[in-house]
Parts: sequence; structure tokens; C-alpha cells
Amino acid sequence: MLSERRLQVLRAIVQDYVGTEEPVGSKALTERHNLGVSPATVRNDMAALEDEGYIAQPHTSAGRIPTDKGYRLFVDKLAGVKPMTAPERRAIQNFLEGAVDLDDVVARTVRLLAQLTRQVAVVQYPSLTRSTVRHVELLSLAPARVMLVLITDTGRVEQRMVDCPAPFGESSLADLRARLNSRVAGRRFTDVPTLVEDLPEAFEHEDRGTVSTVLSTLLETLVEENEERLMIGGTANLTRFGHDFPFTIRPVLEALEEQVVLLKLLGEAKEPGVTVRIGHENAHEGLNSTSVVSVGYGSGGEAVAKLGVVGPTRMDYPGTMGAVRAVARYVGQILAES
Amino acid sequence: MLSERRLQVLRAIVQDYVGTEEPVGSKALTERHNLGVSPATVRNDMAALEDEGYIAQPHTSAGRIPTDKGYRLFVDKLAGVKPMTAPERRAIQNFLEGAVDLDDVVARTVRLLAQLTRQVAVVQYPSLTRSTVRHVELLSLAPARVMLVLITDTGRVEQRMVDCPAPFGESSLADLRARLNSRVAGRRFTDVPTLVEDLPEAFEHEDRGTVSTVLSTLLETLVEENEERLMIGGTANLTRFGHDFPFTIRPVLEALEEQVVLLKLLGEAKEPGVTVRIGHENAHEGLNSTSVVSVGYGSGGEAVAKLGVVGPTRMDYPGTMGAVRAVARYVGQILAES
DNA sequence: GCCTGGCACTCTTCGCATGCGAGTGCCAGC
DNA sequence: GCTGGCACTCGCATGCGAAGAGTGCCAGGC
Repeated sequence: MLSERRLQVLRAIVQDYVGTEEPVGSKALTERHNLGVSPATVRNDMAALEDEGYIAQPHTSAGRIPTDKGYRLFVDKLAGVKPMTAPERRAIQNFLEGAVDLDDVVARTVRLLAQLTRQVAVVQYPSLTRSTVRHVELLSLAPARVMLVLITDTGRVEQRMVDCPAPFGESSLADLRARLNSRVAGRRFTDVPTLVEDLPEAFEHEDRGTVSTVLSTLLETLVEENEERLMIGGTANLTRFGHDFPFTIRPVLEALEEQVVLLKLLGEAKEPGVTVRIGHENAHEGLNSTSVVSVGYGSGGEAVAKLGVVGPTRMDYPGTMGAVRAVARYVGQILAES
Repeated sequence: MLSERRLQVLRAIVQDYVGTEEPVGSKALTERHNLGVSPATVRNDMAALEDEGYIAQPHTSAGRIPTDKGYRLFVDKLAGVKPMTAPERRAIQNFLEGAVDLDDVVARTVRLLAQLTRQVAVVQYPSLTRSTVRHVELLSLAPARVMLVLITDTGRVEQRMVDCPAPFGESSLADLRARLNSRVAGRRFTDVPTLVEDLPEAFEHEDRGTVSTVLSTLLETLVEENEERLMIGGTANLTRFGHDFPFTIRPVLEALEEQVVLLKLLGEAKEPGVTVRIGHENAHEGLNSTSVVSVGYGSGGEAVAKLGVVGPTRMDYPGTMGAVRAVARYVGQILAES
């Protein structure tokens, strides 16, 4: 177990390194923080911290920088979440309230997060599987062609074209629409499959094929892989990363383009509060020198999707966590209102 | 007017520089291209080309690199568009055909373009103003709350919440829906304002306020600024830009995040075919060292939106133009089918 | 037992001089 | 108008030495 002072030293190292981006030495530490001890003592503490794997030196005769393990300890034990100031909260709220639809909400959220944290922001669209159905609309475009439109309580809209095996009359369509909505409106998407299971049976034999086709298209849109979407922004902030560019930034941009990777990343964070994954804690190799701060957001008590930021492991954790948490809260409110 | 050989020299310089990313000297030129003259002669030609502003040297005693003006001449006079090979065409078609909806089409197009050109791809969603209305749907969510869903012939869907000044019955809603669709379905969006102008008059006095509110929301969604959306991808390719990173890549990423800038960029290209804007021809400062290759695409003869790529001025113009043109063509086909 | 000042040591960084090579411009000759 | 030759200019890599930052360790003091 580390002594209280050694923890203070670690905290000081993290704070200084985050601020200056440069390895921090014993002398600088004692000057900038009131540790009440001499550089020599701090050196001993640093040696101990290094033995434990919390800090490391890039090369002999340079200062120390925190390791992933060091940041982890810092986040878990040494720092809290820095709440947003009142003006910041107001600004967030104002900015989000101008949104006209869900796409706009998501787009604004991304911009906001990127600006607040000066890092890359990632916002997942409200998940279908965790939403409820507001309405299902069926439009006849041609005798054997139907457009299926799906609207969720979070304002998300999905549409699909359905090619019917046989012509489908307007009245049958109206019938299907009515029956479908009476069964699924207001219900959770996960319940839809069982709710519509026996629906074809209510129709004339000649229409059953079409009804089944429509239903299977409906179910397909709910399949996990297809239904997850997200938006990213603030990639320009990556240029503030480090001075040894190309090889730092490249893999990150590549990872960010792989939606699958990002979705997995956000999906892994299961806790109710803000989740922080530091450096090598991220499974994806390209993100080994980044940290991901994420949190769920939702209109009610339950999270319908995640949002977060991706930045260098050397980031202002308390501030970032505060910003992410605050934005998530306000996005939830906005969604609940719409 | 430049002699035929000098144009050949310019072409050779552009090709070599694009290939090697290094200033090209007179000796290397004569070795790699059969110009039939000696390096000394080429040097004279190069001096002439430099006087005319087509090429420049980064510093004395380095080879020459093309200027924006040089690339312009190359694109306009010295190079054609390199058509895609048959296998490439098939690959494009296959890849795009798997799309399930418009978002998916756009997303796939972005990926495809980025991969083919190894540059940053930008795809604009089909414009509302240049599309026709397929259907307008109105859903009653609460007594005084209506959801407006707008569907275009290109598969784009927009939705808006409308807070009504007074409760609006289900039958009135159905009435409005029917009247609205009979007037606007199949018509161009630009005609919608005049088509619905006198619609409130057909309703009872108590409903007119609501009808007007719904209509004004409908018209708002058509306003230019709100209705333009786009998707970008392949930003990881920016890392191949140059070796002098931070300052090259930063402004580009920033420009790419400004949708307004990008929309203006695409909007400026008016010609029917592929448009190329080179370096300083781009109004936006951050894009002064990039070229933008764009083209309109559409389901029919007319362009409903633009797509293109952003890359270093030192790019393979014929190849890029070929890829952009081919992708636009196939996206148009896909949209026409859906 | 813990803290402290002192000191030798290590390694990186920076400035500077040097040599090399690529590429040019110009000129005289064909 | 093309060509070979030649002197010249720079940028770039290399090597060396001094400077500086930071460490580890040790002996002494509270």
C-alpha cells in the first residue's frame, strides 16, 4: 500500500504532466506543489512509484510520466469528477435546445462535446432495441411495392423498401397498418417479434406472403448490426495529440472510421455512471495510447445509447468526465421532451 | 504559348512528382521519360515553365514541383479521365447494391470513394429542394402534438415535431393528410410553398391555426440551410499527406468539420461533369493546399446532390476523376432503383 | 526510521562545422 | 535550337562537444 504522500506525488505528477505535456522531474514537482518535502524525498517516492508500475521514465535522465496503471489509480482514487459551472450548463442547454430533429440533436451533441473537451466526440444514436415503437407507417408506392417507416419514441426514423411477392391492395395495406400499430405501438422493440408472430394468420391467404415479407423486413431492421449508428466529430483535435504525429494519429483515425470498433468500445462500458477506459485497457490496438470516457444517456431512467470522447491518455480526466456526464444529462432531457 | 515538348515536360513533372512525392530534376526526367532530348535542354524548358508560373522550386538546388497553375494546365489539357476497369466497376456496383436504405447508401458511398481514391471522401445527401415529394405523413402523438414525416423520391426521410396551437382531431388530421398528399405528392419540393398556400382555407376556422403551423413547419424543413446534410470519411488518409504534418493536416480537418464550408465547396462546382478545384482555387484558406474533385449525382438526368474527394494538390487527377465519376454514376443508378 | 543536501553519472538536446550530393544556370560549340 | 561541360548554390546528414535536466545513492541530521 502506498503512503498518503506518495499518492499525492502521483496526483501531482499526473496533473503536471497533463498540463505541460512534458515529463516531470522531482525539482519541478516540489516547486509547483506544496508537498512540504525536498526533491530528494520526492525522488525516493518516485522510485517507489516506478517500482509499483504507476510511473515510468521515457529514458534515463528524463522526468517521469504516468503509466496507464498510474492514470487508473488517479481516476479511481485520487480525482473526482469536476462538475460543470452554471454558465457552462446553461450554454449546453441552450445549444441543444435549438435542435430541430434527432439528427440535429446528435450532430449538435457531437459538436458540443468536441468543443467542451477539445477532443474527439462520439455519439451513438438511440438504440432501436432499447426504444419503444411510436408508430409504424406503410406506404404503397406501387402495386407490389411498399415503404416501411419505423418511428421510435426517441425520434429516430428508419425506412425500408419492401418488394412484395404479390400486389397488395390499399385496403389490405390499411388493415395491416392498423393491426400492426395496435399491436406494437408503445411497446419495446425487443418485444416486437413475438407480438407480430401470428399476424399473417389474420389475413386472406393471397395476402399472407406479402404480410410475411413486410414483417420480416421489419424484424430485419431490428437486428443489432444494422441498427446501430453513430456520429463522430472533433477529429481536428487529434492534431493536438503529441508532436510525434503520424504514427500516433493514424491508427486512431483508422479506428474511428471503423464503426464496429467504436460501437464495441462504447458497448463495453456497462456501469451506470461515467466509464473510463485507459490506454491498453482498450482492446483495439490503434487505441492503445488513447483513453475513452463514455456514459449512457436516455430519456428516462434507462440508457438508450452511449456517448463519449476519445482522447490521449494524457487528458484532463476530471474535466472530461464532468463534461461528458453533463452533456449526457441534457441530451436525455431533450430527448424526453421531443 | 508553350511548345509541345514543354507541355510534355510539364506532364512528366506532374506524373513523377505525384508518384514520388519528391521534387523532380532534369536528369531524372530524361531517364524516366523518353523525351528524346538531353537534361540540359529540359533544364531550359523548365526555366521557361518556371517563368510562366507552372512549376517552382522549393529552394535553389532542388528539383521542381508543379504549382497550382501547373496542375490546372495538366488537368485541363494534358490528362484525360482514367476510366475504371471492368472489375473495379463490378466491385463498385456490388458494394453499393447491398445497401438497405439511404443512410446506408451514403455511408457505403463514402467508404467506397475513400478506399478507391485513398483520400477523404465527401458525399452530400440528396437535396430536398431538387427532389420530389413521395409522401407526407402526419401522426398524432398527443391531442395537440403532431409528428410530420417527409419522404422524398430519393429515399430521404425528414421528420419534425409540431406543437399545435389547439387540439386537432384525428379526422381533421386524416383530412389534412389526404389533402396535403393529393396536392404535393410527386411534385417538386420547390413547388410545395405555392401548392399549399391556400390550404388552411379549406378547414374550419378552429383548425386553421394548427394547419398553418403544420404547413409552416413543413416549409421550414425545406429552407436551404437546414436541409443540407453530408457525410465524410477516409480522414485517416490525411495522414499520408506530407511529412510536415501538424500544420498541413490541422486546417484540413477543421475545414472538413465545418459542414458549411464543405457544402459551399461542393455547391460551387456547377459544371455537368467532374469539377476539379486546385489549391488556392478553393476559397477556404485551410484547403489551400488541397484539391477538391467533385461531381453531381442523381437518379435521373438531373443532379440531386454532389459527391467528391478532398486530397493533396499532389494527387493522381486522372485516376481520382475516374473514380469519382464512376461512383457517382452507380450511386445514381441505385437511387433510381429504390 | 525518515528526511535532506550533496555529488557523480547518464542521456538527451542543441549548436556548429564539415563534407557530400543533387540540381541548377550559363556558356561555348555543334 | 540542342548539347556537354563546368562552376556554383544549397540543403542534408554526420560528427563532436558543451549544456542542461534529472536521476540514484550516500552520509549525516532530526
